Amino acid sequence: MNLGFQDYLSIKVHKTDLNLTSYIKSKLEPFNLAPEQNLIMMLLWEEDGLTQNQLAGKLNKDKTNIARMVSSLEKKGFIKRINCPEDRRSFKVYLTPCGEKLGKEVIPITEEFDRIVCNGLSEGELAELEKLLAKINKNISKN
Amino acid sequence: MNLGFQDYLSIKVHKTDLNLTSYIKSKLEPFNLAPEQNLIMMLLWEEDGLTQNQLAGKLNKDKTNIARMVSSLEKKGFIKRINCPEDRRSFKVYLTPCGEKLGKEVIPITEEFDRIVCNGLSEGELAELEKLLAKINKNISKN
DNA sequence: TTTGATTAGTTGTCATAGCAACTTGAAAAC
DNA sequence: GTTTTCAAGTTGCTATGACAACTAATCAAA
Repeated sequence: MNLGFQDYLSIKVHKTDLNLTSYIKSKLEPFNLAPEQNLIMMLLWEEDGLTQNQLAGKLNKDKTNIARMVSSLEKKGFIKRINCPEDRRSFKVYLTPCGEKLGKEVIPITEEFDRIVCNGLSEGELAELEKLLAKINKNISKN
Repeated sequence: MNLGFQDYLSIKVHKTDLNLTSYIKSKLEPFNLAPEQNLIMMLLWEEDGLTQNQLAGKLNKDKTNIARMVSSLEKKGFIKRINCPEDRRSFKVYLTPCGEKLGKEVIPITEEFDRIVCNGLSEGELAELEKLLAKINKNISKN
C-alpha cells in the first residue's frame, strides 16, 4: 500500500504529543500553571534552589526558554530568583511559600496524569513503546 | 520502582516529537520551508486550489494557524490566495510555479524522512507502535 | 424576506521551542 | 597577571499551537 504523508509515523507522534499537552494543560489551568512551567516546579519541589542552568540541564531545554519560563513563574509569584554568591552570573531559583504550597495539589495531578496516559498498557507494552520511541530517536540522531 | 516525573510517558513522547521536528526542520531549511508549512504544500501538491478551511480540516489544525502559515507561504512566493467566486468569505490557495517546482525536490525528502524514522522497525513493530499511540490518545480523549 | 445562527477568515495574546547575538563574570592559558 | 576562552543569562526573532473575540458573508428558520 502507498502511504500518504498523513500516515507518517512522525505525524502520529506529533498529534499524540499535542493531545497530551492539551490534556495536561487543561488539568493545570486552574492552578495558573502551564505544562512546561510545571516541569520547572516539579524539579524545585524535589530540590529547591537550583540555578537556571541546572534546570535547563535537567529538563534538557534551551536556556533561553528556561529564562523566560522562570521569569513567567516569578511574575506569577511561585518562585523568586536570588543572586548566587559563588557565581555572580547566575541565579538560584527558590520556591515562594505560595509555590511551595502548590506542590501538594499539583503533584498528585501529574501522577494521575501519567496513570491515565498509561491506562490499559501492560508493563510489557509500556516497555515496548519506550523501546520503539528510543529506536526512532536513535534513527534521527545526528551521526 | 518509583518513577520520577522525567520518566513519564508523556515526556518521552514530547521529546521524541521535538527531535522529529528538529530533524525534518533541518532537512527542509535549504528550501526555506518550515515543517508545518510543508504539510500545507504537501496537500497542495496532491490537490491544488484547496481553501484554507479545507487545509485546516485535512491537517486537523486550527484555522488561525493555517491562516498564518498560508500567509507566510504567500510571502515566500510559494502560493497565492485567490478569492473564491462561490463563497466570497473564502480563498482558494494555489501553488505558484515556484511552489509547484519545489515539490519535485521536497516530496522525496519527506518520503526519505519517513523511511529513516521507521528504519529498523518491522511491520509488526510499526503496527504495535501505532496501536499503542492510539491507545494513549483514547485514554486522554474527552468523554 | 427578514432575522438569527453558522461559517471563513483575521487579529490578538500567551506558551512553547530553537537559533543568533549579546553582556557580564569566571576560568584557563600563557 | 594579562589575555583568551568559556559559561550564565538575556533579548530578539521565527515557527508553531491554542484560545478568544471579531468581521463579513452565507444559510436557515420564521
